[in-house]
Amino acid sequence: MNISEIAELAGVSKSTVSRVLSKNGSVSVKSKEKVLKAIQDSNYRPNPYARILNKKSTNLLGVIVPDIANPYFPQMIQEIEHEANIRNYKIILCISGTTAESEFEYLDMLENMCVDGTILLCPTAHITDLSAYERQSIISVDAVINENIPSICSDFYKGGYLAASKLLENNCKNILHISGHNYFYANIKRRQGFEAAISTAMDSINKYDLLSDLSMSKGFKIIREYFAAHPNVDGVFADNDSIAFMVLRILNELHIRVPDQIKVIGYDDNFMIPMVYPALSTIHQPISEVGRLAAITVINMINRQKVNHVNILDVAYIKRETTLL
Amino acid sequence: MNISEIAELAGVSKSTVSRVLSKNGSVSVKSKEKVLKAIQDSNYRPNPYARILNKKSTNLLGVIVPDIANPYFPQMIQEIEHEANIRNYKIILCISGTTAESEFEYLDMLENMCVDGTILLCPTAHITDLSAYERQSIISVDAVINENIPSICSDFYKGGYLAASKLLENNCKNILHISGHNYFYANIKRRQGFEAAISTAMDSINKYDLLSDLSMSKGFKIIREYFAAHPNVDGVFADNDSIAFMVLRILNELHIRVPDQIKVIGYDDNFMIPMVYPALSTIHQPISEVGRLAAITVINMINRQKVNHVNILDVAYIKRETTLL
DNA sequence: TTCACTTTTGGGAGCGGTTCCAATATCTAT
DNA sequence: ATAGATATTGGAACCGCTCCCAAAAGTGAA
Repeated sequence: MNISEIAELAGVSKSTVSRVLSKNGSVSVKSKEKVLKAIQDSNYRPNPYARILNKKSTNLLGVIVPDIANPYFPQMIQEIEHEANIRNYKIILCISGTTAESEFEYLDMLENMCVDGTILLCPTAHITDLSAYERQSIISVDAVINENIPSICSDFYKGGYLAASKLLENNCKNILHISGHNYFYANIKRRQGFEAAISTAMDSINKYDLLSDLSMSKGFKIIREYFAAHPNVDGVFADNDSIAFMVLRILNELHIRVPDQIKVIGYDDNFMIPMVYPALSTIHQPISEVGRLAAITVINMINRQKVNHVNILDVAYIKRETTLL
Repeated sequence: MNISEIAELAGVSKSTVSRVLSKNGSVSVKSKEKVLKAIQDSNYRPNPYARILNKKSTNLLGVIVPDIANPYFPQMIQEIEHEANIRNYKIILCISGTTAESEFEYLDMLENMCVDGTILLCPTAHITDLSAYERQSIISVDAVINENIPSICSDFYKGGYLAASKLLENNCKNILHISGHNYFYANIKRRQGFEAAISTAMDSINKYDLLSDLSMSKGFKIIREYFAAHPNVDGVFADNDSIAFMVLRILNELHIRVPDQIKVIGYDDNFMIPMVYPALSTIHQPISEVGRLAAITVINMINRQKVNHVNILDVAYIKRETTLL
C-alpha cells in the first residue's frame, strides 16, 4: 500500500493525499473525507523513510550510555524516553561500556543514521572533540566536554563537598574516600569538592583514598583488605551507592557497628536504599530533572533555539541510618 | 554529499559507486580504488534511508519493556543490544509501563517505522492478538501469547515449584506467597508451580497469599500490616527480589531473625543481593541466555529461518543466607 | 583479424513520499 | 455577467540510493 494506491482509491491525486497526511496545504472538505476514508479502509501506513528522504529530519535521538546495570542510568533513560516521546522523538539506545572507541563507534553509527540529536550520558574524559559530527546536535550529561557542547550536570563538586562536611559534622577524624574510576568528569569534580571540604576542617584529619576497580567480583576483596589494613577509619564516603552497599556488608561481617563506630555516606540515592538495612545516608541527585532537561535541551538545540551551555542542578544530603547527623 | 557527487569526483557512474558501496556486482580494481579514494577525501556517508526505500529491510529491532527500574530488564536489554549489534541490527527502546494501550501504541509506532522485528519483554496478558502487525517479526519473552508467536521464557512453573519445595525442606509450615501483579504470564505460572509443590506436602501446611500493588511507596505499609496480622508465618516466597528485600527490612525492624525464625526466598537473582546483608536466597533466572536467545530468534525469524516456538530455559535455586537449606 | 564469450560500465526506472508550479475551480465585489 | 482574487488540484521534478538491462570493453581461441 502506497500513496498512489490511496490516491486512486480516493479518486484524487497523490499530491492531495500527501497534503491530507502532512496537514499542510489546502484541501477541500470533500477531498479530505474521501482520502481519510480510503486510508481507513486500506490500513495504510505512510512510509516514514520516504518522507525522511525529502525532509531533512529523522525525529530520532541517540542516547549513548556507559552501562545500564547501575540503576542510575535506567532511571534517567526512562525520563529521557518519556520526554522525547511527548515531542515525537524516538530513542536509539547505545550501550558503550567505558571505552572511548566504542563511544566513537556509536557516534559514527548515529551520524550515519542521521539522528537529529544525541545525548551522551556520562562520557569518558577521552571524548574532547566532536567536531566531526556535523549532522547531529550533541549534548552531554554528567560531564563537561568543551564550551561548544551544552551539558547538564548535577553539582558534583557540591556533592563531594557536602559528603565531606557531613562526615566532619559527624565527628569523623579518619576519613576514607572510595571510588571506582577516575576517568569520568563526575569523579574528578566530586573528589575536588570532597578535598576542599576536608581542608577546611579545624581539627587534624587523616584522609585516605581507595581508587581501584571495584566491580563486584573484585571489590569485596579489595575493600575487605583495605579495612584490615586501616582499622582506624571512622568515616567513609563512597563514590556511588553500590560501593557503599559493599562497605556496609563488609562492616557487618567484621561486626563493626554503623553508625556508632563508622559513618558511611554514599552517592546517587539508589532507589533500593529504603529496602535494605541499614538505610544508607547518601547524596541525592535529581535524576529525573537531569533527564528531562537533557531531552528538552537537545530538542531545543535541534530546533535552533537558544540553549544554556552550562546547566548545574542542585544535590542534597539525605540523612538515613548510616550517619548520626 | 551524495552518491552522484562521489561518482563525479571518481569519474565513474553512480551505478559503479553503488556497486562498490554495497559490495555486489563486479567492479574493476581501478574503478574501485578511484571510488574508495573519492569517499575517503570527501567524508561521504551513504544515506541509509534512501537504501531502505529500495531494500525492504531497516535493520531495526524494537524492544518493548514494561519498565527499566527493576534491574532484571536492563540486564536483558544489554544482552539483546549486544547480540543485535553483532548482527548489524539497531535497537529502538520502548518503555510501555504496564498498560495494554501503551504496548499497542508502541507496536503501532514500530510498525510505522518498519522495524524488521520486535521483542516484547514481559507483555501483559492483555496482548493476545498480534495479527495486525504484518510487517514485523514479533516474539515474546517471559510470556506465551499464542502458538503463532515464538516465545522465550525461563521456567516459571519450575521456579515457583522449587521455591515452595525449598521452603518445605526448610521445614516451614505457614507459608506466605507475596506477589505484586497477576496480569503477567510469569506470575501466573509461578503461582501454579508454587501451589503444585505445596500440595505435595506430607504435613498440613497453611498457605497464605498477599497479592497487591507492592510498589515501594505502598509496599512497606501493606507488608508490615500483613505480618502484624499473621505472626505465625515462618516461610516467605516473594515474586521478585525487590519485594523480598522489603520483607527482610521489615523483619529486621520487627526483630524477627532470618533464617532462624522465618525463611525467605526471592526471585530473579538481582545483582545487588551479594552486596547486602543478609544475602537473599533466590531463584536464579538465566537472564543473559534469555536475552541472547531472544535476539537470535527474532533475527532468524526475520531471515525466514526455522525457529522454535517454545523455548523454556532452566532456573535454579541459589541458597544464600535467608534459608538454611 | 575475427568471432564468441565474459567482465565491466552507465543509463534510467523505480522505491514512496514532498513540494513547487501552473492550471482549474470557486468565490467576491462590482 | 465579469474581472480579479483566492482556494483547490494534479503534474512532475526531486530526495539518494538500488538494480535491471543493454552497451562497451576486454579476453582468448581459431
